Amino acid sequence: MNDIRVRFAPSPTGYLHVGGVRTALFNYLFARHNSGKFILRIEDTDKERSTEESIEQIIEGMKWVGFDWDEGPYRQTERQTIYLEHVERLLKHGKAYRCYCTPEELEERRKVALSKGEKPKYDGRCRELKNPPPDKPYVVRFKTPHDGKTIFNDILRGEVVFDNSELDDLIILRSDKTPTYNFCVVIDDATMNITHVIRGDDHLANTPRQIQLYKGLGYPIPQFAHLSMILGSDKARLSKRHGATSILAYRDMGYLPEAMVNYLVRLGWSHGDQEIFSINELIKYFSFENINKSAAVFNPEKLLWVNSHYIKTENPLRLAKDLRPHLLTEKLIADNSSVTDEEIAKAIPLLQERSKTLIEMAKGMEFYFINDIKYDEKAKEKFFTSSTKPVLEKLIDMIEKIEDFSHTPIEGIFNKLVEEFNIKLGNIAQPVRLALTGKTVSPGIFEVILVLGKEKVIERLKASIHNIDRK
RNA sequence: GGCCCCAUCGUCUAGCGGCCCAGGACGCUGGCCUCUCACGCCGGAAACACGGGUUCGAAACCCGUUGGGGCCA
Repeated sequence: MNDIRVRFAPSPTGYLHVGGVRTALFNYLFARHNSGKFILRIEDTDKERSTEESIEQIIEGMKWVGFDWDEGPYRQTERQTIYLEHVERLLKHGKAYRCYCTPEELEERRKVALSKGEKPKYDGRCRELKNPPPDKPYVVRFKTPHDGKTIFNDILRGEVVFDNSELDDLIILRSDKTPTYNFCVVIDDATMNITHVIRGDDHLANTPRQIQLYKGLGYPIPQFAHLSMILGSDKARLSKRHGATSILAYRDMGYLPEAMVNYLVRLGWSHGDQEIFSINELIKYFSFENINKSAAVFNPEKLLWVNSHYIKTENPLRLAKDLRPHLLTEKLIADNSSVTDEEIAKAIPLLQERSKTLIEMAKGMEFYFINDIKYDEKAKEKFFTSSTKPVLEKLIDMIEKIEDFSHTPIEGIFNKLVEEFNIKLGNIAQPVRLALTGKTVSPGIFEVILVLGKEKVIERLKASIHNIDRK
């Protein structure tokens, strides 16, 4: 069973869509689960809409989510001669023919058919043409059988039956000598020995005509598995108006790749009640039997929860690497050389429990990177008062004298102050928090003190007293 | 419009004929914890689209209806 070969074949007409990533994921998991090969193929036959930039984005996205491919990326534009050879072969064997009907004529006949309430399909009038006109432009059509049924066994949906009378003679080569989509897909999958075509539901209706092509060409027909689509909150196909759909946009919004993968896999696939899966677990457990046939609505709240889970559980040094670009965009570090991963990682544990995205984490770490603390105005009024001044002064005094600058002794100091001034811990923690971070919201105050270090803490506490004096 | 696919809480799902007056997760919500914000913990509301069959028994099987999605132009 080691000859399983699957592929992910996006067209480079835009960014890599989350729906595409999910399709890629299922292909990837199936390949890895079965020790098969996962192939990346760029379907750039549509030269008008395909861009190099898009190809780069797709590759960047695939690398980010970690779907390493075994072959490719192949490009259709590099395979033109293969397609043309196949067109010739079909022509030679009488399985395809030249059609000289002009687009205008076809459009006219379409309208007539529609007005009569008939199906607007090609009538096949060039199919048995005896005397082809010499200099007229033509397209090449594949001779599709008109009677009988095309039946295939979809791995997910079971037996799917199409009446061949629904099919018309598919154009495989345009008048400008470019091959068409359905034709290229079949040639590619056949010549790349793809054994399982795992793709979106939107290709289900293309499958019978593709099967006819396989048959006409004499290639073995692969297994098909059609995945349901991802929908937006209004149950319409997920698109830009539902929010971000580019996988790299999620990276830039502070999501972790493992969170994206974990969220996406649960859109349609399950393993009992388990919600969190490592990639190795996914590979181990993956099976088509546990894939849901119905379409799934993309739910950003749940994605956020999955992301927060991974932020809580990943190790700080790993997070530091992914956090760095966000620290740069938040302008908390000047450049990549100004601070090491280890230094970043030191402050990360304080934010892991309270950040749902890396952007939130970066923002929450501002006090750690910025020395010029700007106090929240409202909080300043409330907490920097004449009555807190003596408490802060005493705190400075005690911290200066401390020998063991660690959690327990520091907490001990606060407890002493609580007793001595007969106040609640909150009455002292909040002014200190404001002095050290400029905000009323921050990680635990003892953790903040520890991560800043004795020197900075004293410095900031003294600055806060000056601020009180200036009032 | 024709053809194809799909249908369990708001959302993602478990369920593969009796364990289900339906379980988990997100979200929502009541409480606890608490130096702020979070985390965490305990509890709650919330679904088998509808109608027919099949069966001793149906969320599960079959048919239809409705609804949603896709493809073809």
